[in-house]
Amino acid sequence: MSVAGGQASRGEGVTRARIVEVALELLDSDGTAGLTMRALAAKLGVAPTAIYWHVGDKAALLEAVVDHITADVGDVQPSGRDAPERIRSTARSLRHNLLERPYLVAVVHEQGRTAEIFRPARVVLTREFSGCGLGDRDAALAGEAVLHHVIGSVLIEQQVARAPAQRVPAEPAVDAAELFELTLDALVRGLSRD
Amino acid sequence: MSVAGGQASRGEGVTRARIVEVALELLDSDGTAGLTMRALAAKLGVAPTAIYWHVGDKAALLEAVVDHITADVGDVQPSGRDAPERIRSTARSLRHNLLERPYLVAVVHEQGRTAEIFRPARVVLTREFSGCGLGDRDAALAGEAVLHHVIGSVLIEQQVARAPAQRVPAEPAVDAAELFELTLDALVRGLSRD
DNA sequence: ACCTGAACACCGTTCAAGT
DNA sequence: ACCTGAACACCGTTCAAGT
Repeated sequence: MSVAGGQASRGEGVTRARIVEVALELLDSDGTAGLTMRALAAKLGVAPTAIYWHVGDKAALLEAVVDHITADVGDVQPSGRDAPERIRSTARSLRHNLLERPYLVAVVHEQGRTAEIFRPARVVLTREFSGCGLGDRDAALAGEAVLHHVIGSVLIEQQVARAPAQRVPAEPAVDAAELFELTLDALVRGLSRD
Repeated sequence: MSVAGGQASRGEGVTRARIVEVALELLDSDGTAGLTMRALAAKLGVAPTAIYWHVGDKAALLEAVVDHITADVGDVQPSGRDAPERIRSTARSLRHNLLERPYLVAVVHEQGRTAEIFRPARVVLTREFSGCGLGDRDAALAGEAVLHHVIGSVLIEQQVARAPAQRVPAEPAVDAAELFELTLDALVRGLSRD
């Protein structure tokens, strides 16, 4: 919108950083299916092939996009005075970060980089479980379990949201947030007493 | 392969049932990306457009495929003498059913029909938690929590498997089955004591 | 009733060619 | 160094036309 109120923001140095930025805008507005090389090029005011020069093919594009986001998501500050509460708060803010970016989970998942992106959170969780008196290996397993709970919850919640037209009235419909808390609590209690 | 050793099995009544059957073969051999209207038609020995006459567009095709599978997956027989063990065995066989069909979770997930397909299992789990002394609502929540654990685990496990070339050596790599059992146990213990 | 062929509007990607 | 245009091999889908 830097030029003539149109979709295209023309020339003026189409850098790699700018491409990634516009790709994120496209993901935000049109979702995962809306991010095509052609649509991206159009929004940049450039021929589709120009993107190939700057970032490479679509796999490389998605890689760059995921790289760009990784920092924001990994950034979790645990709060609370005892370990269980710090674990729960970490899980909550992680969930929050993920739900804030509906496309993130899908893209990262498709890219097969889920494990990698949660490394900082994994370290935090493992440390807290160690503080509960678990051995190194048990603490690592417990941390992974909580992480999986977060990721699984978000994957399922977003999938339910995306359902085009739920064919079945879908039961009394359990509240996602409530279920998340309940499971988280049961999990932390069950894992720390070991 | 009913004719001339080729890919195409020609004519002889291309029925709706046959189309779904071949679609499943295609999913098994080539995965989700391999199931295209054109590839399916080729394997049936027919023009792509013929499929539209029998089952409609691709969304309808996927719907038919999911319908066809639903029964097999929902079919879980809980075993064990106490409720916690029956819950765990249900979760295990569900996980087993899902891992057996790598494409299933992805397709069902894309279709937004995860909740629907697990209805029978949900009923079983809720009943068992009721047997543990939980009230109706708590039992339903607990059942859903276990279900989510199963689905989330499989989603993550398959995603890890699909990773094209893990960019990071990926930690000591926790064993998926072990993590599944550990979490399941902690979850059931945490949920039934409530 | 059942199927084909041609056509349309999309994809991602390569590569020679321009400046 | 940076970008375009034309081209290729794919998609899903529609629709008139054939038998």
